[in-house]
Amino acid sequence: MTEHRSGPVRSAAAREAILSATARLLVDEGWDRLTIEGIARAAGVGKQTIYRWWASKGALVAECLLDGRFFAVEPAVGDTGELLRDLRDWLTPVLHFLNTTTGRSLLHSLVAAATEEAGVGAHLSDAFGADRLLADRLRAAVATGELPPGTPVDQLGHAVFGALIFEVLSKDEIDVPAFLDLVGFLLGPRPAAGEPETPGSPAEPA
Amino acid sequence: MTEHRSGPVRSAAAREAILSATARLLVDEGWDRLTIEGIARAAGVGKQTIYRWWASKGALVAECLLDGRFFAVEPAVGDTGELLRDLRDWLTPVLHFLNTTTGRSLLHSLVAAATEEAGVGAHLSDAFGADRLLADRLRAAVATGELPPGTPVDQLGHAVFGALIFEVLSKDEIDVPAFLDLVGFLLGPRPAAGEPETPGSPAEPA
Amino acid sequence: MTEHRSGPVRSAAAREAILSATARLLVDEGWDRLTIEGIARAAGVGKQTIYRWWASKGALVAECLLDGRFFAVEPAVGDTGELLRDLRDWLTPVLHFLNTTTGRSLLHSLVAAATEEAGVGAHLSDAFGADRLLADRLRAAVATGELPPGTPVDQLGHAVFGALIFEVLSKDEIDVPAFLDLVGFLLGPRPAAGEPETPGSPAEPA
Amino acid sequence: MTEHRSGPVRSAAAREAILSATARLLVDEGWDRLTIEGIARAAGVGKQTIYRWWASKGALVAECLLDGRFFAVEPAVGDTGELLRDLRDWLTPVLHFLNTTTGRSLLHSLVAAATEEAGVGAHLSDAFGADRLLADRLRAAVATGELPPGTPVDQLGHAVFGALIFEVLSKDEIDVPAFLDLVGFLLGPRPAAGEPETPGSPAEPA
DNA sequence: GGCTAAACGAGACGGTACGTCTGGTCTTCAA
DNA sequence: TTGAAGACCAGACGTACCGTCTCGTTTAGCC
Repeated sequence: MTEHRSGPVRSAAAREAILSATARLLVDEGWDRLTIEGIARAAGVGKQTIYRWWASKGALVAECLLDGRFFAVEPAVGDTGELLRDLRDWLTPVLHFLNTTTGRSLLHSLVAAATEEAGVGAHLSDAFGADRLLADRLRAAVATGELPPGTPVDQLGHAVFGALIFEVLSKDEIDVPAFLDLVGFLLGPRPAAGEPETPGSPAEPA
Repeated sequence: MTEHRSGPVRSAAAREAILSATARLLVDEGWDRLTIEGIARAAGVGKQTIYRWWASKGALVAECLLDGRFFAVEPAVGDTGELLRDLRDWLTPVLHFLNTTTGRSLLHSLVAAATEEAGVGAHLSDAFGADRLLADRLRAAVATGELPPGTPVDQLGHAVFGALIFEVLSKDEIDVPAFLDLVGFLLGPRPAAGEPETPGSPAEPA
Repeated sequence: MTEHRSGPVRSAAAREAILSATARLLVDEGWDRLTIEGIARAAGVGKQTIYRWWASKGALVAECLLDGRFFAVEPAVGDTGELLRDLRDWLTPVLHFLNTTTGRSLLHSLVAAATEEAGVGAHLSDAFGADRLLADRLRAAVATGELPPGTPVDQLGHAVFGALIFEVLSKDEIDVPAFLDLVGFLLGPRPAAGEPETPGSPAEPA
Repeated sequence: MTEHRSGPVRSAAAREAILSATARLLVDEGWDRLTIEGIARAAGVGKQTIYRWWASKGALVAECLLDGRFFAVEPAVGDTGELLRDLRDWLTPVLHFLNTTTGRSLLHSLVAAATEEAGVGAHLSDAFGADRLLADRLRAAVATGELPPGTPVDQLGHAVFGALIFEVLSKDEIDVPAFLDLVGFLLGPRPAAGEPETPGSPAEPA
């Protein structure tokens, strides 16, 4: 049974103006210069209207993220049958975007938001495409045998995205070829570690 | 040629009080509640004394990081000859620490600091031990043939740390066994892709 | 009595609830803490219902004043034939009431309301009783010759009330005997100012 | 021995700017539209600088009052030997000022301030001149015998001022001649009450 | 030992933003 | 059609910090 109440209903126009102002200001100004007052001003809205519906600026950013207001990601990772080639093709433009001022500062802002608001972190990799797109391609690779069965597909996506975040946070610029090499190493084929003759599998002693 | 001038010299007591107050307050209050005024108050110091020597609260945190005021890391990753066992032994207590309230919020705070201050990001993985300790052990593994020659050792360390950061930011709690499995997959032996039919696949797990 | 016709009607209950909440809140909280929202809440009424019928909180207070919702004044000033004695008997309890917290703050509130709303000022002295009761007794005194003919009776009432207001606004407490003495001086008999022999009246030279 | 403290000293420029903005805004906008933010804006000052030194907007107005920032009162009531004539000469321009928009709203504002801040009420009549100037003239009248000995001089000044306040609060406009008549009645000679039959009643007007 | 100058503690200053509260208007729904 | 409920824009409240700028004191070389 739905709760019935008299009175006006939430304004869709205000919601839209607030979220779109939030997304624009986060990109333009960055997380630490993003303020509720600034959003209200830019959206032509009273502050109370924001506080009525969102608990913090982090919650606003999380909702923008879910709405896909930051990235226009490639709809899917291609599938030529060669996993690494497909990943490189998909990752390369992403890495170059993250080497632009806008891209860098957007990622910085989103990570900063994630440190304050659990909801942002929870959806970060998905908004980025890692959860859906990348994991789907990895699953396909498992199906064709390019990756071994039992591969922790979702975790792998997170690891690649985590490495990416760390690269952006810790360096001035992503070294694109080096990053692609890393992905190649992480996901590519690899011999059983130099001691193929050793009877016991070295990775699982007991 | 040193510049000679009269007058008092930088107070070591003030520097120590400031850095130790910074480290304590970051752990206790978190990055966003860490304020210059609060540090000055806690350190019994004038604000100007802070601004004279550090450019921002990020710079303060970066210096604390370099001084190793946050972590007491294991001096080295053990070397039993089995890479994955050594990594697990080293990582397990770290992961459990990051599942405590203190550990979680400390990592959140440091990541937040890194989004604002390049210096923090630059030294984050090193302070954590990933650069020195982990990479050293990986290098040893390359030398003994546990890892193939040409393994991007430093990048691998960053990838593991990046995955860790992402795990903390995006989930309520690190799933320790799953994370150890991921590391096993990332660094462990793996059959050459694209030849799933190869009869004598050396490390086919199932 | 049940309402037995379709369609709502101007609610007398709402009017009563609003005015009684206004009076109670003005006494309890004071003028500056009296808010339309608070009245609506206390009366169980929508804000618009108040704005529909009254222009401001001042108008509400003015109507409460006219309804006599603040004072329960002595019905009349006694008439023993001695004006000053009667005035003292009537004024004394009033002055003591104005020395209580409630009385003080009520007068403060009403004066504050009067500064914002002409209607409050216009009826303040009347609601207090000065216009009707006091002036009636003064008129009687003129009739008996206790006061000279031509005495500005209404103005005198206002002057006494004005002195009272000023006393409350400017001091922590009314000095009751001193105030009664003042009234005695203002209304009592007085010789023609030290020069009884002077033929021309000193007060009106031309 | 004065209290010594290091650090900067209170800014006289800020104090002056704040008080002068307060006085101007109170006159221009009125008490209820006077805001701390508006004062800070007009004075080119941070809000905290106001809150540091004054507890409320009432305290600001009280200090303006003490500084004589509202009235430019006649330095003294004239003394021609005829009390009522002197009072009329002094009061007439004051009454006309209080019949202007500015004068009316200034008095309204000051009375409103007095209802919230004891300090304003305490100095209101003095700033107006009633305490010093009027009382001085009344004292002189007692000395020359124009007023009887024992006349409550200070209280009389307050009564006149109170009547004035009440007149402004309760009417649209002061009736200047009627008010002067009232003052004439309050302070002028008057026959002894209770002896209306006395034949040689010295100052029987009609 | 006096002089000079920097570093220190303290904190006032002009500001920005916070999160809360109220004002007055406008919208929806129930009776 | 009235009235309750309450969302809306607007903006003031008092607080917390920002980064800069005095102050008066303390201390370290140099004459």
